[in-house]
Amino acid sequence: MFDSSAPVDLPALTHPALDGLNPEQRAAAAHRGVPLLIVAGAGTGKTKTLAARVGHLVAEGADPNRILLLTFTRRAAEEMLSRVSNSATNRAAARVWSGTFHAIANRLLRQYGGAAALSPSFTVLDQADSTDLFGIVRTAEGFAERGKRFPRKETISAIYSRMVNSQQKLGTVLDVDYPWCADYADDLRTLFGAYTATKRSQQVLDYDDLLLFWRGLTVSPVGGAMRDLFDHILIDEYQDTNPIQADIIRGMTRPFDDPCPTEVCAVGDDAQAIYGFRSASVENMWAFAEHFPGARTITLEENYRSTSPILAVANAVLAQAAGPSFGEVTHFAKELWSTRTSGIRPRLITASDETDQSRFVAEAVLDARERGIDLREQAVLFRAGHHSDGLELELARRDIPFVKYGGLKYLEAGHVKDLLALLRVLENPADVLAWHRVLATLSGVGPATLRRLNDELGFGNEGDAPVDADGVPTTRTANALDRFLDSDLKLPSAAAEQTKELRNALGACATGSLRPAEEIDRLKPFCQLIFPAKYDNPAPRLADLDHLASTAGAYRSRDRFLTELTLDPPSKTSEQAGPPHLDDDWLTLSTIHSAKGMEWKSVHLIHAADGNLPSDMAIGDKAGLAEELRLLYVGLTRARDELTVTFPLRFHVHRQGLDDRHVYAQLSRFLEPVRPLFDQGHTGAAEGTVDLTDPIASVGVADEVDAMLFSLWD
DNA sequence: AGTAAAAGGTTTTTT
DNA sequence: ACCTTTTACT
Repeated sequence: MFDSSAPVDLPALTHPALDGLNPEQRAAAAHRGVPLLIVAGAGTGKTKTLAARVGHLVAEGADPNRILLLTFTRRAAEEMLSRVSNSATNRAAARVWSGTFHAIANRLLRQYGGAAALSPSFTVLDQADSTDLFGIVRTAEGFAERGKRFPRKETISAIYSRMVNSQQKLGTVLDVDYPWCADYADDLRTLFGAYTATKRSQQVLDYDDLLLFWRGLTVSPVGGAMRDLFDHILIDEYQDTNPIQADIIRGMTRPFDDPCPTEVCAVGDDAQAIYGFRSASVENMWAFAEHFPGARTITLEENYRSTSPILAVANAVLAQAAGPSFGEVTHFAKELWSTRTSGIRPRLITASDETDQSRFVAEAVLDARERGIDLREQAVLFRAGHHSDGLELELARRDIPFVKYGGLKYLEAGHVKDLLALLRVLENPADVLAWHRVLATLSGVGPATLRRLNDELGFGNEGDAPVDADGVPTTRTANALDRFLDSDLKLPSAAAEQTKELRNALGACATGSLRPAEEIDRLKPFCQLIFPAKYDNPAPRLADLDHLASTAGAYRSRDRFLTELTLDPPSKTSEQAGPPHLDDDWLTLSTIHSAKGMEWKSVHLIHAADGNLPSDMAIGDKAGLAEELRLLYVGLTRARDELTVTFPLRFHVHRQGLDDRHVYAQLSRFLEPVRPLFDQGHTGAAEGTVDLTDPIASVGVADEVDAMLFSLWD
């Protein structure tokens, strides 16, 4: 550890790119030389500072092509760069390499992946694809009749990903996080092996592979070339990076004793670390000075966002972290303060039940609007995606427009995946996963037929797929589309009409003369044919396809469209009433996770009941509880002027339909000690609370990655 | 043998 | 709402 309270010299820096920054922000933006860690509390102008730093670098003559800006979402990168271009350095910002770790990995691997025997045309599996692949592999391996229920494919995928990202042994992950699956350790080992083999033979990478291969390449013969790409690396939300990402940063950095070292600047707030479930590790931030010797730290503590009554609540909540119930929560002591001393006190509202809560929030939202706070300046935040279900109904009833972030996205809906599978088959006829999805939707096609078709299309499992010198799969699988169109395939007679339509549509699209949006239109009749049999509510699902076509309208090439969609999926949930027009006013509904980095004038935090926040799934261990505490902190600090926290005394556990049980709840344990800082009230019937460096051979990287993976489950 | 329909279960948060 | 297993039907 290092001393974060070391005095920081703050030279009187003047430069147009630094206008409007306070002394600490200015020092951070203008700092040169040794690695820099900016500890930036909530609302302390982190985005502004990072943007100013990029602007200042460019203004001082840095080549924007040689700056790498890693952010948590692409939206964050865009916002930052747009702020740069508003200042003196206008256009240069567009040439900065910016994006998420995964998107940058995708870009670098297409260029340097040859050193890992990776074809430049590899495809990326998103979370859902990877889960589907586990499903396919599982049936192929034939796990059944085991007395107990075999874990769901989502669970298998989650176990795998946790194991890889945290770099822990399978046994450890099972013991700690998935004790109810411990009986299946051997079967899981088999599955993981088959899963990896399938990915490799198909030239396909999952999200985790993108990071693993990037890291692998940094220690391969092309590592030096990759380290030479950038003079500056800036990383946002450093507290939410995982160990592999930390390795990547180190691997991409020319050390400080190099004649021309890479300048590293990481920004983060350990009080806002909320992605532990994804194996993010705050320790990256805590160990920054060990990973980057000589590092300097600058702390930003002046909050420009919230009024002090709101900050008082947030600080008091976070202060509980010192108590005995938690593990270590934060290392970097900071106390946010604000000059916005006036302002109304936050409200804490007890609602008698969920319906009451929804009604109250809807009215509070309308009331705020009457006081001049537009809907777009308000947000409703909650722990889990389904916590807004009731409220959504209430809002719809009152014609209050809203957009929901987080929760289930429309890309994850079955019917959208159906259509994307069709596009993927066209784009890459060797994409077995997409073929599976397409063929399985035909009536009369079950597991057995699927297996037969799989072989007949050339995806048989004898030996590895033949590859050419560049590692590209050769003819045998590449012409699966031709084989399908040639109609010498025997398909069930029940699917005769569907098959005919499918052949026509794919044939028309395969000519390559259509744009992505037109292809979607051409494929729609086929969907009309299969949706009624597959889904209970085909009409709205078909309507979604038009929505997708309009999204695709922005793209000229199918390839670009598909890649963008997997690496940077739209975060909005499909909205029933159609997307609001840009000039309309709408309310934001969001999970706290998805609200990270954002702010609103008025924030309504709902379902602040114990069991929901903290989630009763996280109550087991100290680390989990600490993360829930930080999550509440993140939620509270999104508010600028007004904060309303509500919780229902009674809510339904609508896990499974049958018994419509309701459960009595208490206020979140994190808020109970802080009650006096709120103006308290209750709705209708509620009264009080109820008790209750050696270069390795070129193919080595893939082998190395595989060997590492195997070591985790052997 | 193989598919479809019906019954029985289901641990948040997301790049 | 969706997935897995079981049962019934062709």
